[in-house]
Amino acid sequence: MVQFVHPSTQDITLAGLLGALADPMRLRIVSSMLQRDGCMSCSEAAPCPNMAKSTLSHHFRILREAGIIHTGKVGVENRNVLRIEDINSRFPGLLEQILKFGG
Amino acid sequence: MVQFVHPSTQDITLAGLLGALADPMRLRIVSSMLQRDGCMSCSEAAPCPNMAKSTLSHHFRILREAGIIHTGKVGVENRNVLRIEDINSRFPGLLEQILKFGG
DNA sequence: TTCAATAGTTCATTATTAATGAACTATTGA
DNA sequence: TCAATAGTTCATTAATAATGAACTATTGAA
Repeated sequence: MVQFVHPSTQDITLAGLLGALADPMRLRIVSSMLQRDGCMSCSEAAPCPNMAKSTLSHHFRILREAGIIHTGKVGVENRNVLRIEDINSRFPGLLEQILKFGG
Repeated sequence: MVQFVHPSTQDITLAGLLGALADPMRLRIVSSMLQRDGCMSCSEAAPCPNMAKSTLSHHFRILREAGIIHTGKVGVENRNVLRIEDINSRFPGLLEQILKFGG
């Protein structure tokens, strides 16, 4: 059984958040999620064509462990949800401000 | 003769900026610079006690190559200046917003 | 109920990036 | 000219990233 690790809201750090977003592909993933309903399965990760699924999985893990997304298994696929409220409770407005410029 | 590499303003990337700031020590350095007059020599890097000077030099290089600081030699020491206007012309308000939460 | 398809993780390997002691370069002042 | 100061560069070791291959879990059909 796969168990996903998610930091609690107060364990989301600024350096961790910035580090997770310090990659063009991850910026695009998060930006796409925000433009959608805040959700995305790995296979829907349209910003990342031609990317090995192990690499994609790795990127989602980085985002997950930084506290940016929450991953839950729904049927055969993973449901990744942007933790927008948690992030905003730690760093109000920061994520939107960053994504205004990239993704 | 030591030559420092600085990206031009339009070559400052969002991912590069975030990556350079994705480290507690570098966040503190940049934050200290902003709270001062925007300048700092390596030896004045008070946020970083007990850090090997080669490591400190490395951190300043990361900041320099991301376009966050400009380094120039003045006498025996290096003068590091925050490129606040360049950064704000690329990403208005972003740096201040980030530093509001850390450093 | 078993078998193939789908979705994604984990592992192993290779490549890149980070941290630091040691050696080096450049400037200043005695 | 020599020592002190400031910082870089080099070499080594440690940590992190990218990806193919193998594995696990769920679904749907034969």
